[in-house]
Amino acid sequence: MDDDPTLVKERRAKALRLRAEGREPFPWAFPGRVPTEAVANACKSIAQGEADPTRSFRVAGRIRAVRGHGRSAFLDLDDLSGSLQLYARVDELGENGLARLLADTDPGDLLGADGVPVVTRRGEPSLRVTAFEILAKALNPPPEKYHGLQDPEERIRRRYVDLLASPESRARFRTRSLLTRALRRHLDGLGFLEVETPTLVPIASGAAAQPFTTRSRYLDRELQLRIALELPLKRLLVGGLERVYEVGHVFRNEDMDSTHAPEFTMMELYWAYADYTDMRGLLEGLYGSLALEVAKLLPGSPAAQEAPARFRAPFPTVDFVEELERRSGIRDLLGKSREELRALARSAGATVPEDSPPGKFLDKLFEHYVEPTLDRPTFVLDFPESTTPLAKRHRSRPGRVERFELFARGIELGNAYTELNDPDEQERRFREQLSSRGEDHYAYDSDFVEALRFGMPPATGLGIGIDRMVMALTGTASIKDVILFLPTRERSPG
RNA sequence: GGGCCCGUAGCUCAGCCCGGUAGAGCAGGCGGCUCUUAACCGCAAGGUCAGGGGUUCGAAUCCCCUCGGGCCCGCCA
Repeated sequence: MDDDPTLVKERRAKALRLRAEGREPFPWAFPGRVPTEAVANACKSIAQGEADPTRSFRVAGRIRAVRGHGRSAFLDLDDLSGSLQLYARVDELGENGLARLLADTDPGDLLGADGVPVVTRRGEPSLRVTAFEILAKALNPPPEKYHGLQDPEERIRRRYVDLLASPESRARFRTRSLLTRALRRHLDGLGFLEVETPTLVPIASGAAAQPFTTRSRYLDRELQLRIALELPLKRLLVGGLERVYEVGHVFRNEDMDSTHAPEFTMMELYWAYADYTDMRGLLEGLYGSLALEVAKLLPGSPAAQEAPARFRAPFPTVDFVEELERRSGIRDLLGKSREELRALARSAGATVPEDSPPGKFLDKLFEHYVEPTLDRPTFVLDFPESTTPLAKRHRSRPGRVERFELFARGIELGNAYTELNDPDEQERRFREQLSSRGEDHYAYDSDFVEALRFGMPPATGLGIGIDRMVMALTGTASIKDVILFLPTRERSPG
């Protein structure tokens, strides 16, 4: 092969030698194997320096380190449940067996072993090996055992190497998976129906973002990848499904950074006959239960320590306008002209196109003055109408819409509206969006307006970026550390 | 888009300011060691210094371009 000329060759030669000797380097199965955790548990009732020869265990995993001692050897074996020390001696394996173990295996190989639980004189729970079998020979050497894979680029391009070298990375992605499962369980328990709606759509709408485009040969038309889940789910409310949610990927053809990925996971939920106040209660319950889940999944971690306390309901609320006025010292925000708002936004460091709608400047001011101050989970209520074209106007506060966002640690953890269900109003707002200049707009989805004409029940809707939710609950700084595989540029030559 | 930083052995890093022909640890090879845990001791091996161009007697090192990546700012949800 044209990759590493020495290490890979040596390892491949070992595999071929094993096969020549009648021992398959890539066998088919290893039945009866238990997690290494089971051995560690069995060791809890064994005194230091003692063994329990009445019990025997079969484990399998990846060799992380080998410490040979001539007539004995210690190996560290990793599996998903943790890590276990194997203690191999000539007494059990014979001269030949031990020599073979040391000669045939390398760090990175998958190894199966039978043995009895033993706690070493130094107190390490171990398995004293009576038999072993190579389960898959690793031709490529693993990263350095102590530092692991440090290069952030390599960790993304070859996530499997990051995972196999880093128990922390495995734990983080396992936590993500189980948190998503807990979220589903919570919503299912409230009577919501999980649905799947199309990824390929004629017009990507429901948010303001650049879509990816593709093409159907059969339909002979351009299709786009969805940028939001909102409009199909609301059609389902029209259809009478009443309580629905979807967890799925959305695609936005924009820049990548530590909080934005081109393909990410969104959860959107729609609830008929309820409003955004009901939704606040749902969200408090949801995050409360997810925080308890984190405490179970990452015991001993800083995230587990603080999550349950941070996310204890009720979460405080602030009013968008009052809080912005309080933090910025600006008075009578809603009475300001667009030009005045633009000047204020500019003095706060934002450079927004001059012809932006006034809501754009209010958003920027809020981001600058308020968001960084929202550390513990806080609901921001009743956004100015101009910031939010698609929410229902407030039932009693002129100039406001019924919308809240939930923030914690400066990260947005949820965005909810009392949904607009007046078809004529919806049509008017789509048209206003199309005529606004300079900005991304919501694409006009005429079939959606048509759907609303059949009558959508009053309803509240919620969107949560699952990736950011996992970041906030686990204390992870970059979105790239909670997404398994990301698109990358082509590798540089050499 | 602007600024700063990084790319050296499979992996983790030093060397770069101040130019003299590449260095350590881990992993791998050989030898030793029956309680180690980043095991230890000895010997030998391992390199397109991201790629290209320039300056120079001589470039990993200085200059320019390109590629890939990171952080900050801007833009974007």
